[in-house]
Amino acid sequence: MATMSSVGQSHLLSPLELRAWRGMLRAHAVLAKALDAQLEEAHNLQLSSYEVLMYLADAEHERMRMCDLASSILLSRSGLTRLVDRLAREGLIERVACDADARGQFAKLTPAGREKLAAARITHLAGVRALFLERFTPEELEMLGGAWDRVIDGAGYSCCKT
Amino acid sequence: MATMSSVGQSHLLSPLELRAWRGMLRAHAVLAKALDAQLEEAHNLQLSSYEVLMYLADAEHERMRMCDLASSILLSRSGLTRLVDRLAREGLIERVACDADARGQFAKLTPAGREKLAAARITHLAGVRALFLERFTPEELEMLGGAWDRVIDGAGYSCCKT
DNA sequence: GTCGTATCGTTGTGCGTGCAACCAGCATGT
DNA sequence: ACATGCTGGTTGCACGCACAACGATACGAC
Repeated sequence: MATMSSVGQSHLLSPLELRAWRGMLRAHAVLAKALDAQLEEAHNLQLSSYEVLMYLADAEHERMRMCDLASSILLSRSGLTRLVDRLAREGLIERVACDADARGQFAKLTPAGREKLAAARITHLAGVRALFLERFTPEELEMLGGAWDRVIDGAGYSCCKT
Repeated sequence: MATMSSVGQSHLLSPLELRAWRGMLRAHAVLAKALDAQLEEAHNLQLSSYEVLMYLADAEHERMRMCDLASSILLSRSGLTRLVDRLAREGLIERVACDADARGQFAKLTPAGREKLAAARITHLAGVRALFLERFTPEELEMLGGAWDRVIDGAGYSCCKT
C-alpha cells in the first residue's frame, strides 16, 4: 500500500538541497522581474536592451560584432538582429559595416545610447545592490563567484556558439 | 581627457560583486538550458511541463487548482491554461471540475503522467545534482538556502498573484 | 583561379508567454 | 431576493525568442 503514489523517494532532494535549488530558481525569477520592471518604469528600457548598451559601452570604441554581442548576452543571432533593430530604431545604437570582414556588422553606441545607459546604469546597479548584493556578506559573494564558475563550465557551456 | 567615455565609475560594481552577480545570471541561463535540453532529449518533456507534473505529484490527490499551480510554477494564469491544454492533450494530466467552487478546475495527474514523471524525475534530479548541487559543499548549500530566502522576500515578491 | 566548406547576419515561421478583456460563479450587504 | 464587487479560468492579441533556411563573404585545398 505504501507503494501507491510516492515510491522512489530514494532520488528525491533533501530539504537542504531543495532549498538551495528551488531558491535559486525563484530568486532568479523574482530578481529578473523586479529589475526589469524597475528599469522599464524609470527609463522605459528593457533589461535585454540594457545589457546590449552595457556591453557596448564597456567594449573598445563602444562597438561589438553582432556575433560576439549575441553570445555575450546569451541570445541567438536572430534574436540579436531584432533586438539591434529595435535599439537602432530608437537611436540608441547604430550599425557600422566592418571593413576587415565584409560580412560583419558592428553594433555601435550612439551618443544618445551612451546617455541613456549612464542614467539607466545608476538605477539598475542600485537595484542589483539593494535586491541582491546586500543580501550577502563579502565572504559569501566571494564563495558565490567561485561556485558560479564551477557551475558554468561544468554545465558544458555547450550552449552559445551562435 | 579621462572624462571621455567611462566616467561615473563610482557606481560600478567591484570585480567581486560582478563575479557574483553576472555569475548567477549566466549560471541560471546555462543550467536552465542544459536541464531543459536534457529532459527534452531523454523524455521529450519540457521543463515547464515537468514542473507541473512534479507539483501535482507532490500534491494531495495528485491534483491542484489552476490558480495555485500557476503561482507555484511562476506562470501567469493564461500561460498555465495553455500549458495544461498541452499536457492534457498528451494525456499526462486531466481537468477535473471542482465541486466546492463551480468556477474552479483541478489539474490532475493521470496514470500516464505519473509514470512519465517517475522516469523524468530520475533524469532531472541527476542533472540537478551533477550540474548544480555537486558544485557546492553542504555548508555552502546551507548558506545559499538562507540567502535565497532573504533575496526572495526582499524583492517584494510583488510578482505572482496572477 | 576555382571549388567546397565554414561563418556572418538576416528573414520566414512557429511557439510560449504576458496582458487585458471577458464571462461565469462566489460572497457580502441590504 | 437582489445588487455590487471579487475571484477563477479562458480567449484575443502582441511580443520576444529560437530554429532553419538563405545569400553573401571568407578561407583553404587543389
